[in-house]
Amino acid sequence: MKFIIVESPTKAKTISKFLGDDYKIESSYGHVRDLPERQLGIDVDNNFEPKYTILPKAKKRVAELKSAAKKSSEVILATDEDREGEAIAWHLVQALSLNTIDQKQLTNDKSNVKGQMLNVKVKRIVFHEITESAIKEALKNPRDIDLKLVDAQQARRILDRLVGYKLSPLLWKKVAKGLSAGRVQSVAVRLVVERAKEIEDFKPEEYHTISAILLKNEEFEAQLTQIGKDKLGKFSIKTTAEAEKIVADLNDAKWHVSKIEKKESKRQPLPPFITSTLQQTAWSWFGFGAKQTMLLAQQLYETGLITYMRTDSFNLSKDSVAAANEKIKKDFGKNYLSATPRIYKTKSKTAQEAHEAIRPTAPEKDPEKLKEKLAPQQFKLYDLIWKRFIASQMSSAIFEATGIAVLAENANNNWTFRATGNVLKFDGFLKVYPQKLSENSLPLLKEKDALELKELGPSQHFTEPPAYYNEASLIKALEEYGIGRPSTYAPTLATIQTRRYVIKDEDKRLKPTDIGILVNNLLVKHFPDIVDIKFTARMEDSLDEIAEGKKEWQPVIRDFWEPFAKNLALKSIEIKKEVSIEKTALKCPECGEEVIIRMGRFGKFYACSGFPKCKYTAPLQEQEDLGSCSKCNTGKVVKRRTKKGRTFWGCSNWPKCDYATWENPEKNPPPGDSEDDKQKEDE
DNA sequence: CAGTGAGCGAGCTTCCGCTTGACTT
Repeated sequence: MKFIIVESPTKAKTISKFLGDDYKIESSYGHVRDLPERQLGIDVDNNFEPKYTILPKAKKRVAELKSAAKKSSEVILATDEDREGEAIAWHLVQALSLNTIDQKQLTNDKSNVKGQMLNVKVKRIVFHEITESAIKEALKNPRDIDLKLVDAQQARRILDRLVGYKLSPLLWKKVAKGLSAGRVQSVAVRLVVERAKEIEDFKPEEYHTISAILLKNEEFEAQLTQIGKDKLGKFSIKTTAEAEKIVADLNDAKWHVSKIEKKESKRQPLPPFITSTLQQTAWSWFGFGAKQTMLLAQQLYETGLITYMRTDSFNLSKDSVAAANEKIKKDFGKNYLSATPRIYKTKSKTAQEAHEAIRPTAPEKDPEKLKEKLAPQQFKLYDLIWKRFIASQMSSAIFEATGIAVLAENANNNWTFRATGNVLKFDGFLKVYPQKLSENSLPLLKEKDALELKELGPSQHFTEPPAYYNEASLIKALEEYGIGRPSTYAPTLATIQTRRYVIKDEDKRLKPTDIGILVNNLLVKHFPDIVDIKFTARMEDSLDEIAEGKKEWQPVIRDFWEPFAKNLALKSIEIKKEVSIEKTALKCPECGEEVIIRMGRFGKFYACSGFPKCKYTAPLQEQEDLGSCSKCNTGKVVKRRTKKGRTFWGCSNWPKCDYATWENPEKNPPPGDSEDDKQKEDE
């Protein structure tokens, strides 16, 4: 019996179907060992020796895997083909006390091996598509664990631990307890804070445009682009007076078509989904939050309908492309199939490409046929994934773009106006995957045609500030900077909100809180390198050098640690405790002393200046009254939050009255996409 | 199912990245 270990139980199930009874396949459920949760776990004075422990959650699993390994002739580690997967394989060797072929692999870890070593053969295999042929091929080509890649992962892990577990306690000391900082979350907060500042500082700029409605058989609109020989830029017309003068100058002009240009333009389909683009599109199509999208995708994955949902790769298996081709030919005809298979490449340098893109496992399964079997939201997501994948292999859409130049002339000057038309000639992939397109047709015209002016109007515009981030656009930004991974986008968004650095407003825009701004300013001022947007990119370069064997991991960590530790010591003295205190005109209702505003873990709040004698506190914002408390009748129901950040509703008389509920007392809560929605499956 | 601050100094918080379950309070 040969024993294969993969990371995901669904993957294990799928693979079992391809292999005979000679193989037993189990999953590790991700990482099985890690640094301890309640201590640093890194001996910085002893060459950064890490102290790994079996994850509490994984104890039972490790015992089961170990006993299965004992009964096997061979253990085959088939974790994902990326940095984390390689590390999981290596940790499994340690945790299961496997005696590897290459004994050196064990000497690398000193924390290891109390018990007896298992004398079974250990192999490492990799595959990045889950098809019978790919797995059988992988089994024919086993290799050893790549210790250089494992070291790159260790460096990543240790650096993140040092940053997180050193900066967070500094914040507890200097700002408020319970706060946190980290390589990923702190940059996410920084982006939100800086965007808000940009919006606040934004100065709108005035500009004007002049458009003409012209007639020849049909009406169409053209925009002024040139006066005499001077081409206009966006800000060429700055004031209403200037715009009005131009309109007046055009008074007795004669209008005609001076030039017509026709061009065929093609539009290519978008690539199939990866985690980030799925999260973004599910947000813009359906308003699903990142967390909700991932939960639904997980359900589809477990049902076997889609491939793995945490991926940064656009790769598609040959089988799936062939199946898509069949489906396209059958449903839409040959014309709709791309002449050559479309191959999409990853732009991102940090992509690890362990999996395929997110696609339906069986493209022949029409979403419509599954509609009854799926919950409504599952259906929506499957339908979206299916359409995006099928479209990715279809032919381009073809447009005919027409550019018309119109000349207005009088005795004094001439003016050029332009109109563009865009007409769909062949829909191609748009038949399946609709996209917002500006389609507008123009009347049939010839050069030199005289035109009748119906209307000539100046319009005033102002430049707009950039938009606040929402979950989807923040994930997009993080991905572009290479910060975070597919498995962490949604949790990171949750963390910065649980910490109350960032809140979602009623339009789901992300805005920084007082605490978020304060912590960000502190980090930017005192630890600029670490919250630098390029920090992760530089780290990745070093990790690559470790993975390529050009550097050892310890010196890389040392180069980071030494200046960081020095700065940390300096700043723990230099930074004064941040307790912003503001005066108010209010008097304390309990003792009559003055009420002041203090800064706490949850932001600003009212407190009695007589503290500690008087312990009166009150929230800064008036709490929304959501009806009377049904238990004590005197209190009001107010929205509150648990320590973990989940919303609940309690009585304002607490702690005198202990009424509390998870149910939203607001009349018609928007269905589905609340962040606290636990997504009960409606069967 | 729960809030903030000071200081006595108990006992606690915290990172990123892999994976899914337990809880229906």
